[in-house]
Parts: sequence; C-alpha cells; structure tokens
Amino acid sequence: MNEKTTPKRGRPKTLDRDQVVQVALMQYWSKGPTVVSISDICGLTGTSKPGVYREFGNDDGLKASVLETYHRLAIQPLIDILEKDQSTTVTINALIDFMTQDRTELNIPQGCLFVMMRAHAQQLGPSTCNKLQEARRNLLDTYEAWVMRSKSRGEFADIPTDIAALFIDIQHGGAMRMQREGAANDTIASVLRSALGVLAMGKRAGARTN
Amino acid sequence: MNEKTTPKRGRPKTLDRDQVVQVALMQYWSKGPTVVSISDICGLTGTSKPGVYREFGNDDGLKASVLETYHRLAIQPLIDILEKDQSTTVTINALIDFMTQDRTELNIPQGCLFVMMRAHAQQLGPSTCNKLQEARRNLLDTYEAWVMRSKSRGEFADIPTDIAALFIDIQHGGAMRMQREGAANDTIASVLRSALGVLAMGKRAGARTN
DNA sequence: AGGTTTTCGTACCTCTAGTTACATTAATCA
DNA sequence: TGATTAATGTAACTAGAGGTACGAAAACCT
Repeated sequence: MNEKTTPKRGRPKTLDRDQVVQVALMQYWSKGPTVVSISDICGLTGTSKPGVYREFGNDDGLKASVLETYHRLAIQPLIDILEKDQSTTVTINALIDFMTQDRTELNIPQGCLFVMMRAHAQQLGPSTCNKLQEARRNLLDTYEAWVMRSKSRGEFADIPTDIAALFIDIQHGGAMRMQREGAANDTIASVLRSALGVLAMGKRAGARTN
Repeated sequence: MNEKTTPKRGRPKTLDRDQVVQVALMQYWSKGPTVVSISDICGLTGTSKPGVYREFGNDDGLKASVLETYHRLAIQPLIDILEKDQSTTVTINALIDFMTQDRTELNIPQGCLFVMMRAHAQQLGPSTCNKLQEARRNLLDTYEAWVMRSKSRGEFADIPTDIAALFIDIQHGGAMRMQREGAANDTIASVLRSALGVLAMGKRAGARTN
C-alpha cells in the first residue's frame, strides 16, 4: 500500500525534493552542517523557503533527510566492504583504499559528513541526532560482526570485540578528519596501515591490566 | 620592560579579565565553543558587553585568549608527560591514565576543548585558528620528539616518526571524543591500550606496501 | 465557467548573535 | 575646585537565522 499515488488534483508540484536533498548534502558535506543555512540552500536550488519547510518540516527534518541519503551514499559502501566475506587483511586493505580515495578527482568533498555531524551534535535537532545514533549503532554493529567473523577464522588479534569496534571507529574518524584538514591521502593511508594493521592476526604482548 | 605599570589616573578597572577567561573557558569546554555567546558570558560574569569587547576586541579575541589559557591548563600537562624522560611503556601508561582520569570528581568537563575547537574551526575567527594551528604543531612536535627519543632507546615500533605522531594525535582525539560522548573511562582506557600498545617495541608484520 | 484542491512564493515576523555610540562615573593632578 | 584621564554600562544597531501568514497560481472536476 501507500504506493506513490499520483493524484492529478491541485497545482502540480514543482519542488524537486531529491535536488534539494542533494544540494543540501553537498553543501553540508563541503562546508559543514552548521554553517549552511536554509536560505543558502533555497538560493542554490531556486526553491522558496516555505517550499522547503513544507517538504521537510524544519531545519532538523532537512538535516535528518540529508543524513539518511548520506548513509546510503557514503556509509553503506563501507559497510559493504565489511560484509563481503574476505580475509581480514584483504578487508583492511579495502577499507584503507576506500577511505583514502582521491576525492578531488571524483568531485566528492573531503572528510565525512557523518563524522562532522557527530562533532556538531550539540547544534543539531532531535531527529538528526536520532538518525546519528542509529547510524553509529549500525556502524559499530557492523564492525563487531566483522570482528567476530574474523576471530572465528583465527585471523584477528586478541582484543575484545567491542573494544576493537570502537578502535576502528576512532581510526575511521581520525582518517576522515585528517583528510578534511588537507592531509595527503598517502599519509592518511600510512597511519591507517599502522593502526589497522594491529588487528590482523598476531598475539601482541599483553597490555597492562591496570 | 612593560612591567604591569599601575597608573593611578582614571577610573579604576573593575573588569576581572581572568575571571572572564575562566568562565568562558569552562563554558566553551562544557557546552562547546560555538554554542556559548558573548552575552551568556556577560550574564555569568556580571560584566557588560562593551567591557568584554574593550578587553578582547571581539569574539575571536576572547576565544583565542581562552585557548591560550586552555593550553597552559590542560595541554601542557600532557606535554610534560611526554617530556619527562621515562621508558616508553611507562610514558604510554601515564598518557592513558591522564586521558582517562575521572573528570566528574575533579569538576572538569568531559572531552578536550582543543579537540572540539579543531572540529569547529570553520566557525572560528582567524586569531583562534592561528592559535589552534600553533597548538597543534606544538603537540605534534612534542609527539615526534618523544618518538625519536623512544626510538633511540630501541623501545619504539618500526613506524615513521611523523606517522607515529599523527597516529598518537588521532588516538588522543578519539579518546577525548569518546569521553565527551559519555563512554566509560575504563572502555576508553582499553581502546587506548590496544592502540598505543602497538607503539612500544615489537617488530610487527610489515604492512602491505601497496 | 465556477468551485475544489493542492502547491506556490512574496513578504513578513521573531529572536539572537555580534558589535558599537555615547553619556556617565571615578579616580588623579594642578 | 575643576580639568584630565580612563574606565564604566545602558541602549541601541545590523545582519542573518529559523519560521510562517496568506493570497495567488495551476491543475482537476462537474
């Protein structure tokens, strides 16, 4: 049910929801989610403010929609890498390659909108924050599932699963932030190799129990 | 020269610069540097807005002053740990202990103002950004110096110095962000042990050259 | 054609941020 | 006492943000 019914009554809609989301997405991603105003987006899309408010309710609604789209667009590929059943080291390398792609030649902004939004959560509305939490849980769960599969193959270091997931999350965030601040992708890749390299296999000297 | 001359001429100053900086510091630290307004700080310190502007020039000036104070207060101790000549593992443990102190019982906000400011750099003025860069270079240099000393003692893993410094920076930022988001200090410490543990000694299996 | 329905966009509102003009106050000096 | 100096704080201003009231427009149905 709830098929996109096409009621022919009334003035036809001209507002292009997807376009607004796309433009907002690129703006938030390239300039920061708290720096771009609704008016900016209206100007860039040629829509009116009431149009945007009719479609998304409010600022929070727009940002939440954008985040949803961003998840499909930029986070899912990362998840896909983790869910493909490959050896641990191959997956790690794929992750690194994915994170350190050359963004300029793909016309994609540097950094990660999800990571940026997390850092600006204080200035975001409740729906956006919910979606943020959701996305985070989703990612952490994916990390954990991957770690557990890796462990079952005996290919993973002796680190508690939840800790490992948080560790990966930190490296991802760090890489995205470095990229955003202009670091060379080679440099970022080196750091990631040093960091994620630990996860594969080897027993490490036990860390202090403290 | 330029001793704090105490000219008795004119109306005596009542504005307490240090108090304003302290209050602003705590506000920025606990609520985020871009969420607290000048008016808020005026309200909390009982000073007038023109008073603040006379003293700091503008928002940017106040934030820059706060960051300077924050550096002395919260970053220097971390630097001190690194500059104390101790074995690599002892230093690492000291770093972890320092980062995962219980903040609530010390009446110190969670997280790190410096890390937060970096994430909000787009919304900060030029002086603040300069001080931010400066502080970052200072930290990275300290990391590098420590790494080199560790290496010369043969106590450090086979990782390029600059990469190691960036790696440490990421772990620090990650830990501070986790703390801010409410993670338990024990959890954070576990992640840090897994992460920083790599730095000490052992030859690791060479990461892919790619 | 005239009513109905749905969307449109101009022009506004409110609120808060950063910032400043200016008259006032409180001290010293002559 | 009155001039000088240096600080004070009230009360504004400007700009831009999020958000909305409301009449016009564009389709349909009868």
